[in-house]
Amino acid sequence: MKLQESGQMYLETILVLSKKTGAVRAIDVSEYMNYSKPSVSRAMGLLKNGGFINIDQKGYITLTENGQIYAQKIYERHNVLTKMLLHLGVDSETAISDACKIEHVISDESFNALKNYISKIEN
Amino acid sequence: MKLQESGQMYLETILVLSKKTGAVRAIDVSEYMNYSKPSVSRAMGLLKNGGFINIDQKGYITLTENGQIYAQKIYERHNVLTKMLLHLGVDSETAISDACKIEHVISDESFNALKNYISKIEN
DNA sequence: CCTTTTAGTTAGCAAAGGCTAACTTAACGA
DNA sequence: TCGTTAAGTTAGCCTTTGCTAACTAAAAGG
Repeated sequence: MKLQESGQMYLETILVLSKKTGAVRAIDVSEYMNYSKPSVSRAMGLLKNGGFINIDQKGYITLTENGQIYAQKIYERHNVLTKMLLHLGVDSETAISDACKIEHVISDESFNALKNYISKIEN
Repeated sequence: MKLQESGQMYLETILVLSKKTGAVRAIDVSEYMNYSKPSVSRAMGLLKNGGFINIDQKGYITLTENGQIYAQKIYERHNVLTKMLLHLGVDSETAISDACKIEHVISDESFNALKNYISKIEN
């Protein structure tokens, strides 16, 4: 199942928040992304339906294995793209915000080429 | 006036087609982009309304000064991004298609950093 | 001159993904 | 215990941007 850009962002956010605080609820996602509760509620429904997340009876959200893989992939892109832009001299805030947009549209092939380039530089 | 990604793509296409054949009609845009005539018709209406293009009584489309500037900007991004990806070893088809997506989301700042990098390499 | 093709427009549908208003439900505190 | 707050959901609106169906109008050709 293929996610749109928005679904990818939600997954990535869930991953980031789990890393940071452990437990994640819809309201946390809502505050982090600055989206309304109903927007998040619907999105969570779709992600759950697609098998990307589980939500327990207390409302705590966890990534399924599949969701984990997907989120990690976007998160890695985010990090590599940010590094790349920083390396080119872009300021931190812009680098992060641009990485956040490019991460959703770049192909695997281009991403791997970039990652390769960055890892060479780092050695 | 700010254009969405789709508006940017239409403008860029008009620029490319003018370079190639001189005269551009809605139907040419339609065939080039593989969009239906009504989609293009509406888009042209919006671009005309926004002051980006003119359409004469014969249906020929030209960029206004403003439209020209905008289209050139996207087109330059397209070229620089494509070069960058090719430089990283990405195959031509993928480089072009990725450039086409990134060109709409990257900031001026990041783009300039990239352009800088590329121009250094070319010397 | 009449028919057919070509170009463009109008009307209206669909999906995605934001939003507000308003409701439910559970928990917390005086 | 009762009222307030916090979290989530339901319903439904709006915009963007693709689409098809069906129309109009102009040009082209036998």
